[in-house]
Amino acid sequence: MHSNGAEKHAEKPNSGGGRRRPSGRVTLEDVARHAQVSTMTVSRALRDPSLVSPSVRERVQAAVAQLGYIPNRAASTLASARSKLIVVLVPSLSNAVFVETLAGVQDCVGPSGYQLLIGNTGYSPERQAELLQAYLSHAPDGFLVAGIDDSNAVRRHLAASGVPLVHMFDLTSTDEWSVGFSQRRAGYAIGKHLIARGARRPGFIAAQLDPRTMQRRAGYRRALREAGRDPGVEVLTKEPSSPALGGALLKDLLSRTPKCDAVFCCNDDLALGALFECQRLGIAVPRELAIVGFNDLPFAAVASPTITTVATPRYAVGFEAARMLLRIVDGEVPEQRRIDLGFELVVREST
Amino acid sequence: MHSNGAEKHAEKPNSGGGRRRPSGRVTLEDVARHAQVSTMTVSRALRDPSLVSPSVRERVQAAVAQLGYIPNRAASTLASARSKLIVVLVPSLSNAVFVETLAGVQDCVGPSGYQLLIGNTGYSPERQAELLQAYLSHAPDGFLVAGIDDSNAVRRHLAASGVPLVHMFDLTSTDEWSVGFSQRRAGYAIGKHLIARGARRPGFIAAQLDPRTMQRRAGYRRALREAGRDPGVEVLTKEPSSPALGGALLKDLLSRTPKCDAVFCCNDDLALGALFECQRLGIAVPRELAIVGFNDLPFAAVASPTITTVATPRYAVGFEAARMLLRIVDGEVPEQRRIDLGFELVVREST
DNA sequence: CTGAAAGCGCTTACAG
DNA sequence: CTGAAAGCGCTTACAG
Repeated sequence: MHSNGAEKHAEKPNSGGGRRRPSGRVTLEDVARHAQVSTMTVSRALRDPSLVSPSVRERVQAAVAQLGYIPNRAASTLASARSKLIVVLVPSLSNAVFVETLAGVQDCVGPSGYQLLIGNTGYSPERQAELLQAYLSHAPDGFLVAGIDDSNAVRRHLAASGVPLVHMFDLTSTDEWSVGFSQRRAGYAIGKHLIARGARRPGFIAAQLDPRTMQRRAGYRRALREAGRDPGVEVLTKEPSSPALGGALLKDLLSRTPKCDAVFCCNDDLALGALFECQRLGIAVPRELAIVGFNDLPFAAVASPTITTVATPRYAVGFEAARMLLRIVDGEVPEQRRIDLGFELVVREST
Repeated sequence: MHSNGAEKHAEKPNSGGGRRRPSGRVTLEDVARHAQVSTMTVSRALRDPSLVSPSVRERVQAAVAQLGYIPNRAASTLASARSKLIVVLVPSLSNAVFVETLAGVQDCVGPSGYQLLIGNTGYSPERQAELLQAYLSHAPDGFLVAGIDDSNAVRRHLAASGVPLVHMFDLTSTDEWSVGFSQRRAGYAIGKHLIARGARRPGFIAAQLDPRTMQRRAGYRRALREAGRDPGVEVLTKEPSSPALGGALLKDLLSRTPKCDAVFCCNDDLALGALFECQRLGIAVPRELAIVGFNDLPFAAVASPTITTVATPRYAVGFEAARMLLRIVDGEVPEQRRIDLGFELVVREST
């Protein structure tokens, strides 16, 4: 058998004789010629086989297989004004939370043939705005964004482009689409829990200080306030989270308030580091110090002691947000503009 | 000021009167009319400003800003046969190793304006083949793939497409491009280390069992063999890695060989779970049992005890592989076909 | 069920 | 430094 290239040249008489720009690719036209039908018919047979007769269908499929035809998305995007591309913006990929969210998105859109363009904003609103802008050139069918952007300029741009957008994690006002849960209530639940467990001097450590973290903190503080406690000592830093940082922040916290008997770590990575630091310092958890994390990452359930935390529906957030977006893209109008997926306080040995 | 849409309609006299397919988008033509030049000139001014006169440059920039012009990548891809898209295939995103590799790739290609299409193969060669095939329709300028695919059918497809591919992590034969390090030698280094530390009955636990894991194992076994030891007890499972699994595998290992005094966990997640399991079982690490992990994930340096492991150059693998690919795309021919970035055994408290 | 024409929004290849 | 023509490989909108 000849190579495809040779075969093609033999069959394509360089029609017209004008200046061509041969790409070397097998095109719809090659398939059409091979199957003895028009390009339109091949296009139909490929997009929706029920649109053509069985015999044509077979011939086209055979030609596609034999020539090794691969459709050119750029061409179909240009002609149809539909890219089958969905842009997903997340603040970080090192954070397992967003990776699972992406998995949810992927699992939802995969079957429909959509592909994902993943952007990492690095928790920066400016970067988020830049990325939204940049990705517009791909003519995506929709945007899925974790973390609200405050820039109105970008919003106007997006609105003008007409590309729909669904927010993930943040529950927005009802004039926008969003899927998430209440960070504030989750923080509140943790505060209540610590108090119920008898914590007298709870502390709070947090990193990154993104809006979601600050909402958790607000809920947590409200719980303390309602119980008649003051906010207690807090150690905050804008640095990115890591187990190492968790250990450092805990040490800092203890140096400021040695009688601290409980600590809410704004996420599980910090909690893991705090736990190891306690082991190193010989502090008994939870007897001397209770530890709470956030997210319920895989290690939380098997640490020693196991870590009390809040299980967040991150996979579901991605899946449901994608489902909502797909419906909007298809012209439907979802019943709810905001979907609250809730959360679950998982009480374990560390409190 | 009018909306862009209104302005556009006023300026565009629907030339020809033929059937148009108005997309509502601002196009190069709109910018050209606004700046009083041809579309070609606008195209040049945008791609390489030095190609046009200063005054034209300014007018074009002003028009772009005023109309909010966003180039259509589908159109430029189709016309230029260059997509500025690079496909990256990784086995998993839940594995921090590959996320850091992606970060390296991103940091390398970002400045050149390339965008990434990220595919998750889930450690499946079949899925990898499917994805390579599927992504070909985006006419990517290059492929970056972690994990070798054995399917020849796909290789032929790729070769026929002419899209260059660089392997990451696996150092391939010299007729292909690759950037990575020797998993085998890394495993060997661990074996030697455990023996040097006086381990008498070392065990091995592993999950996923991807090719890289098996190469580490092979190197590890060679070290034992050279020291005159038998391979010792091994507990292997195809399940995906997790800290929970690490604990379970360790228990399994100890039940089979209670006198085991060291364990090589094929990655840090497993090692973390094993460490916690030891704490739970009251086994002193390293006195009663030495633990070695692999990858040097962030928690390894702060665990209690800190975990001995092998630091892998995953970020650099992504960065250098991307750099190699970019050069190939630009028609250059890198001096080396395979780049070995090495690894580092990091000895800590757990051994 | 099938097809000829026109167009999507850019860039290449020429020409001046 | 600038531009008119043609083309990239598909799909839309008609027509039969």
